[in-house]
Amino acid sequence: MFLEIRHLRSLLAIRETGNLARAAERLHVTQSALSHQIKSLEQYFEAPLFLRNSKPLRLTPAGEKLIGLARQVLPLVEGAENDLRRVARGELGRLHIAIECHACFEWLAPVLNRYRQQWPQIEVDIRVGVSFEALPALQKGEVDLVISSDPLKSTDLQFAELFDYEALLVMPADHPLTRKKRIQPADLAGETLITYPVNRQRLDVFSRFLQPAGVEPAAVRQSELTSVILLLVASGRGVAVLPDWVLREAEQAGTLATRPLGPRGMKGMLYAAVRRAEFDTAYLQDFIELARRR
Amino acid sequence: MFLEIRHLRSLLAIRETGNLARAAERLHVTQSALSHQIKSLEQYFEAPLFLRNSKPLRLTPAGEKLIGLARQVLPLVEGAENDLRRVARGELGRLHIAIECHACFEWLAPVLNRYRQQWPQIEVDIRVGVSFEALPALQKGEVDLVISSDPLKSTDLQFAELFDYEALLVMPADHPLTRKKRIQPADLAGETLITYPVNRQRLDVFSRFLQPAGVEPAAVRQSELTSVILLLVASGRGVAVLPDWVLREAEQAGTLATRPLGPRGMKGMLYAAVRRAEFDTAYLQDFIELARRR
DNA sequence: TAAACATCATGAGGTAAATTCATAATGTTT
DNA sequence: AAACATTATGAATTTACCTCATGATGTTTA
Repeated sequence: MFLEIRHLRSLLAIRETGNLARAAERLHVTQSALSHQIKSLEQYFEAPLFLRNSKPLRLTPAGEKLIGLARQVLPLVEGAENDLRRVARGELGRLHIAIECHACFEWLAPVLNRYRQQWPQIEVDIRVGVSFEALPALQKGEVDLVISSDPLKSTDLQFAELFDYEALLVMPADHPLTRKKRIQPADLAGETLITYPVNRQRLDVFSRFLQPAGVEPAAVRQSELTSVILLLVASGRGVAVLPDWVLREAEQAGTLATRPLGPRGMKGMLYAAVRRAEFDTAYLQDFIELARRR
Repeated sequence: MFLEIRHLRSLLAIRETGNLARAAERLHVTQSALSHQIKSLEQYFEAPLFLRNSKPLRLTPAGEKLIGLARQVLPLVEGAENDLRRVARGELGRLHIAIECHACFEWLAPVLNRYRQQWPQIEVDIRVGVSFEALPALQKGEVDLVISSDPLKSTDLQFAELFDYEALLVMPADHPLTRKKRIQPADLAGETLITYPVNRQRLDVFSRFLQPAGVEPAAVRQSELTSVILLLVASGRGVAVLPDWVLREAEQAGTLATRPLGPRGMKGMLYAAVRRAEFDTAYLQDFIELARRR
């Protein structure tokens, strides 16, 4: 291929002004440059593109063919360039969020609703990270932001703190364990534990609380939805471990009680991870800001 | 605008090979050239286009935007280039024919039917030259070939002889003038002359026969269609002057008689005029060949 | 019909841009 | 850590494009 967008622009200008000199003026080049350019096109295609002895300049069928191409292509190119400029200015973009923690959906959904109003041009999507590794996906460009609770050092990823949280045991308000101020691993040995349906390694209650103490609950039951887990707990089918932000409102209803896990509580920090190169874009920073305030 | 088709091709190759070096190989440039090229694009748009630390190379949303553009634009460009090459080779083209002489339609129609079978890729059209000047239209590129009976010297037009013809007086087989071997202008003074509905200057019978002798026919009647003129003549409503090729078959039916005009007959030559730059193209030459043989 | 004008074409020369070459830098795998 | 794979960089070179000056051609005008 030989044809360049520059050629299409020149041809269109010639066609529309009907005059080499005026077309040249419009393109901010000399008439000579245009003449040379057309000549090289005609030599390459071995076909004349316009009729010299007519006023205004007329195109040959071959020239008209290229004009047709120009009319198709130039608007596309211009549109894409404008989009890209907006991408650069952070006005246009994609925010595909991967969440590693199931419960994050509870605070993320309302945050995203507010975010969408501020940034209607940003294509927002959430992927709950069950079947894939979120951080590698971020590096590969499959997603644009990961909500994670364990930051790692990386040259190409940047982690921003969002807020700290505490995982609490939640149980019916009249549960015997409410008599204790803090829960020990052994306390759960006789309980039915309700969890999200993910691998045990990814559940802090196992990896950070029960497994180190070598305790296994009496039974484990799984549910996908946070609201269903809370219902099951309220109706006495078991206990669960959930982050405090989920429980704040649920506790106020009075039917559920919460207690910290272990002597110092099972605390953690949530982070937003993004690719370092994109960290400074306005629409990402704004999401992080909104997420912090929840 | 800055983006060129070359850039789109590079991006697509990078995207499809997932590797700068392989993309460079495919594009027949060095890996360094591609790296520089991408860098300049990224500087221009002030946005990264692909993620360096991923294998295979992945594009950023901005890069994907450009890939989308490339996928739209490159096939269009390639298609147009191929079409143009075919135009240059004369496989593809346009043959809009203007005819100055009304009667030419009679032989042109069957010629074009044959022509269309040989050149299905050529867009064929006929314009009967009543409301416009055919040769200027040819120069302006509005039409591609003109059938004309008077060639003129021109730097940008080329005339090719088609065949000679003779204009004959046609009348009913039992008309009194059939007693004469040749017709003189004065012979028509008492006749109703049937002509095509065009300006008298463009009718040879006036410009070359009656007007030089200062003769005016008893009446003039006009009809658009050759077949209607012949019917009118056959039913005794008048006489007409038509080229021999029209009359060859009509005469054989026996109801019409023809006679030459003037002492040496009113003879002429038909030409095909085309733009000099296009004269040598195969599809035009082939039309001329077919027209000569009729 | 020549002169003035308008317009496109051409060739030489300069400039900027794109490419190559050689090698550094970086990240990945063993 | 060493070997490897891959991209980035800087300098040199080549190429492509543009401008300038002017020629050529066709068209109006006096």
